[in-house]
Amino acid sequence: MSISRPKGTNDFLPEDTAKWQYIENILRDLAASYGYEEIRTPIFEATELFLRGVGDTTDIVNKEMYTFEDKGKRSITLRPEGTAATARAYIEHKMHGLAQPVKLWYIGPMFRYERPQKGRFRQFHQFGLEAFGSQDPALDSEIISFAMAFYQKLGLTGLSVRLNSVGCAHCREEHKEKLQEFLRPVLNDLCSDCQTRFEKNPLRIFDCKNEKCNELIVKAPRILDCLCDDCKDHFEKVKTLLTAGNIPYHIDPCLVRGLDYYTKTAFEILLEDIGAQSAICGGGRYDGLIKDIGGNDNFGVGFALGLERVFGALAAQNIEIPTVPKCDVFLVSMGDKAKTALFPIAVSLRGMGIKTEIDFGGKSLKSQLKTADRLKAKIAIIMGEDELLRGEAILRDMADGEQSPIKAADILDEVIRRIKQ
RNA sequence: GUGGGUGUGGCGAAGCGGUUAACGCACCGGAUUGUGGCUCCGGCACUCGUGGGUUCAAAUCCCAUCACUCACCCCA
Repeated sequence: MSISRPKGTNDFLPEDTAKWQYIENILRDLAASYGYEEIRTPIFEATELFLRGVGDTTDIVNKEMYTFEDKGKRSITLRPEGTAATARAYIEHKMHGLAQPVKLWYIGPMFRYERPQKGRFRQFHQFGLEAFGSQDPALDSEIISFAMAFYQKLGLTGLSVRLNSVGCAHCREEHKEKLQEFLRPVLNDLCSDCQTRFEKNPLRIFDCKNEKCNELIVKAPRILDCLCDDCKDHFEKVKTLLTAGNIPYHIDPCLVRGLDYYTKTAFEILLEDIGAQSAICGGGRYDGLIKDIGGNDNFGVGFALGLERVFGALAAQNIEIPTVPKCDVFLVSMGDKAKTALFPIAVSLRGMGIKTEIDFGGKSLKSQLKTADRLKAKIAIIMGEDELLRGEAILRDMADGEQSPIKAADILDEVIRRIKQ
């Protein structure tokens, strides 16, 4: 029996990793232009961090964490998301002492034990932005702007920003009570899912797919109507900046996020064509998080995007990622002596960044040229016994098949001249 | 955790009870004793996810199991 990879994980082969690097480079460059710097935190953390950070009522914590005990009897969890760990590092390294806001980005694998489906995996990859230490709504808008700029750079279309404010702890508590009060008389008419949501997270009832629940909830009190003056003002400013920045959005009073730490701004960007998992990124403000995990009373806002879903979106919209040729020059050798003569040339060319390939296995001339063709080599240098004796080689232009003799001593210069031009 | 779909060579895919398991792509070799991309010829599955069962006979029917996949829940 052969062993295969764990369920919900992927091997990324060379044709894939080239594309990942392309996307990662765009993200790095864009993050730099927005003034964010990279942070790298461990892939596993103390379980406690996520219990307190993500929230012990969330699905992530309740049924999706990879948790185990290490040899020192510590409870360890493979990170299911990136915000809690970034906030932990902010506290641990006393970054509140730096000029605020502190703007960070991260990229890497996250782990959630779920049934895999389209756009959802047990090991998946997120890129995220986090800005700590400021309550300025401009940061909320900046983060949404970043996400849209990234997707536009890739050429994706048909994205929609869904925006909401879930208020602060006070607004939320007030709303929850009003909502429960409103729904209590009809509780038995709700679907079984919504009956459990009623206690756990009544906001979620708003986006139940059951028709009856929809009818019952239409006239229910909305979170947006329960915002305090401070939250209301914050939300208005976020919207003003988005409009000023030409970033279209639409308010979705039903938008709720599945992680407990969100306050005020909550947003998602959706793209319908990638399947049921249509949220291509999500984020918002989390002003209570730093304190929840042991820091000072502080502010934060951020978002995370799923790289696998980016690829899904590109595939759905038939957007090709540009590829770079794998080989510039192929050194064709016939016989060990020619190979030995060509080998140092390969070393030199490669040292100068010219992609150079040589024969392995003593294949026929025909077969070597075939390989050169497949690799899309621009030129081939051919050397056999005859050329070797004359101190020459043949330079073949692979595009038009034109050949000319070249002195062995001139090969390096000539190849460099042709490739660099 | 619940439900649906699928499982034939490296990939795509026919066959759906009866002699040696189509075909396409890819790959390897030859036509051209030292020259690619086109063409032609040849090669490439003791075997149909795995284990049982039914039958004179199973890739084809039944059961189990595993894997993949899509959807619910939830999220990136």
